[in-house]
Amino acid sequence: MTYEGKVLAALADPTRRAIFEKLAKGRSSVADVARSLPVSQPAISQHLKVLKEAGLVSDEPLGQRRIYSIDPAGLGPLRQWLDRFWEDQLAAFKVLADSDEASGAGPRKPER
Amino acid sequence: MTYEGKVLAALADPTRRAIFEKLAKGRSSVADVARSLPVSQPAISQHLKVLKEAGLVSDEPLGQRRIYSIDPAGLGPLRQWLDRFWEDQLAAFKVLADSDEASGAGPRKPER
DNA sequence: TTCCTTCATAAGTCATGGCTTATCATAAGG
DNA sequence: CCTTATGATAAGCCATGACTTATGAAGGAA
Repeated sequence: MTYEGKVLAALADPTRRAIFEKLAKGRSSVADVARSLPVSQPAISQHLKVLKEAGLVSDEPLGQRRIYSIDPAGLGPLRQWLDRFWEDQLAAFKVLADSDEASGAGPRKPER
Repeated sequence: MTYEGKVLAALADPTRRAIFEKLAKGRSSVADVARSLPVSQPAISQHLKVLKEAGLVSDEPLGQRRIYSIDPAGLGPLRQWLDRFWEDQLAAFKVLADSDEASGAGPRKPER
């Protein structure tokens, strides 16, 4: 699977996003994460495994605990993938906007 | 569900990403998309529905066909969500890097 | 009208994945 | 040693979702 695919699949789950957001506020142990969410400790471990394989978190042993923290570089692939469309679409949009300017219409999208 | 949640869930599926990427290269009909992918036309329609509800595509009738195109603004929520972590982590990283500089060490996380 | 094409929806199948409880390994403390 | 705390894994349950085929609606073309 592609890098961005792994990252997207990992972040698509709400519980995993909650874990990720908590770790973004500060590194913490598995039990600490489990205490802050309404799921069991094994569920947390499973989610952390997915996040780790996606390159979004890293872990480090500390005594009998294991401290997990965010790997900010893990968001890189997703960001790059996003930027592709961003640039493509902005370029295409600009062409439309320029042609619309001649007709007096502003670059506006119709609301649903 | 949150906006970024919808977008992430929509883009997490490989087939939907393929559809999205194809539409990014140019607007096209449902049958046209179906011809370019190894799934049936109903499957494509179902995926397009999800993408549309996530705000990632828009459609417009053209005779008996329906032309789908990308809505570039749909990526906004995901991008904003991403930027939050990006900034947070870069800021935290910078603080560590600065404090470590005084001690001559490289940008590394403190132990314990 | 009668085709023919395009597309959406309904209904059903099947695999995936998120969760649980149970269990085991490891590390610290008595 | 034994106990406690922590976390990873196994096994099973069950809901979700990605697909299929079948069908119907809607818009040209004959």
